[in-house]
Amino acid sequence: MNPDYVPDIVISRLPGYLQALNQMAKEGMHTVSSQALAERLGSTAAQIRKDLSLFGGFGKQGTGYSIFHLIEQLQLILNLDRIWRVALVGAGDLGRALVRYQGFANRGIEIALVFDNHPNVVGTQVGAVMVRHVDTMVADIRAMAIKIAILTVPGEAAQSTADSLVEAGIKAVLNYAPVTLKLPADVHIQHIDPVLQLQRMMFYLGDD
Amino acid sequence: MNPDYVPDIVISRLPGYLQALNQMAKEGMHTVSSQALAERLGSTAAQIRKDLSLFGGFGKQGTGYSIFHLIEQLQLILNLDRIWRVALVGAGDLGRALVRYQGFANRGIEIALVFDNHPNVVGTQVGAVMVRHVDTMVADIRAMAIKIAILTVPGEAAQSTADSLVEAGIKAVLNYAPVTLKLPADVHIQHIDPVLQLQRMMFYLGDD
DNA sequence: TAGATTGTTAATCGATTAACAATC
DNA sequence: TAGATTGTTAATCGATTAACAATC
Repeated sequence: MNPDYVPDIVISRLPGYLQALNQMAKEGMHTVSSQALAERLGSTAAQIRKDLSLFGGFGKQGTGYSIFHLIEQLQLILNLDRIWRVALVGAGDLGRALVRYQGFANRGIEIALVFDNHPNVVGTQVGAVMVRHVDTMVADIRAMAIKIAILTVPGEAAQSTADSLVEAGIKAVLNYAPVTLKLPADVHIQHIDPVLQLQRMMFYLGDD
Repeated sequence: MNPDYVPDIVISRLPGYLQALNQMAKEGMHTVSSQALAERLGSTAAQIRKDLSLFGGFGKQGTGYSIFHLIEQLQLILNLDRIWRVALVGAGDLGRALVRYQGFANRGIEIALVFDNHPNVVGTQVGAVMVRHVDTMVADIRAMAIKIAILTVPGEAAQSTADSLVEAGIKAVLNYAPVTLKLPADVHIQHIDPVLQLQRMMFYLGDD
């Protein structure tokens, strides 16, 4: 189904396309042109057509794209035709907020395991999940064959925790700790740091 | 101090440079070469030198960069030589976790105002801040001349809340809601959506 | 059929990388 | 001085945009 190679920058845009299409479906729309989708996304028609054409011809000249069909195709491309179980490490304020976040289950993500090392937290319930001790983390993740982890531990603990996650077979890490992780090349990393994103905007807020 | 034009992609890298340099300073280092900094960041020496050279010659041939001096310069470039007050809207789990997040105060960000519309939440204390009702949001933000907002409201409320924020004089929005905001061109937007970042990685986790 | 819109090719634009003279 | 490393120019690479024949 997928071509040999697709630039990562294209992949990075597909989830946004999918989100917009789902919204449009909810609004009762049935077809959409590249132009209309581009307007919704703040993108361009040419870019959307080019991105999608890498995976095949999903549209119809004169009409545009069937929203339902395109959603289906994008879900297949991104491997979203299943529920992905995720392990979360670090049940502090942020970690617990993420476990309770409604937007995951909606979109095929299940936080199946939660870990912490603090005795006051281990054994407590967060949402529907019981917090386990990190001592059993590698074994627990291996046992469930989980491939994706969310890392919400303090910066000092992030690298060593990430190393353990790799040992446990994790292949994708969503890192909320304010450090650059060094992991093997076959492990995917996405970094979320609100401070870095705020600082980027502060540049433009200028000297007034 | 700043050149006429700097590509946004360069600006987007500077906060990461700063973070790595701060870490190095903490480790007791005094100078660093573009090569060593690149290794820490998973970047390249050429890119770092090129990025920095847009703002001036901060290094010394044969020696590299003074970490202290470069930190100082980057802080000036990014306008981090002050405390930025931020308004946060939406005191749900995620919003409250962000208000309590230690990493903000550390790095010159003060969450000065918190808003919600739920009677159970308005009037309660989160960290050091009292939650106010959104009815007074525009006036309160105007009164304090706050320019940056963090948006942690449900998706359905995001666009209309963002419109109010613009009305209040906000010029930069960090959006945690799972929707693409449409705002005037002079308002900067950064979008944080863990689901989109996870989906991007799921593409690579492939069909096994 | 006429109008609209795709998929794709070619042209443009911008970013990254390589290379090296300058210089600490 | 010799070695190291910058700042910058030129070369390469890749991504975006424009244009249009194909076709619904």
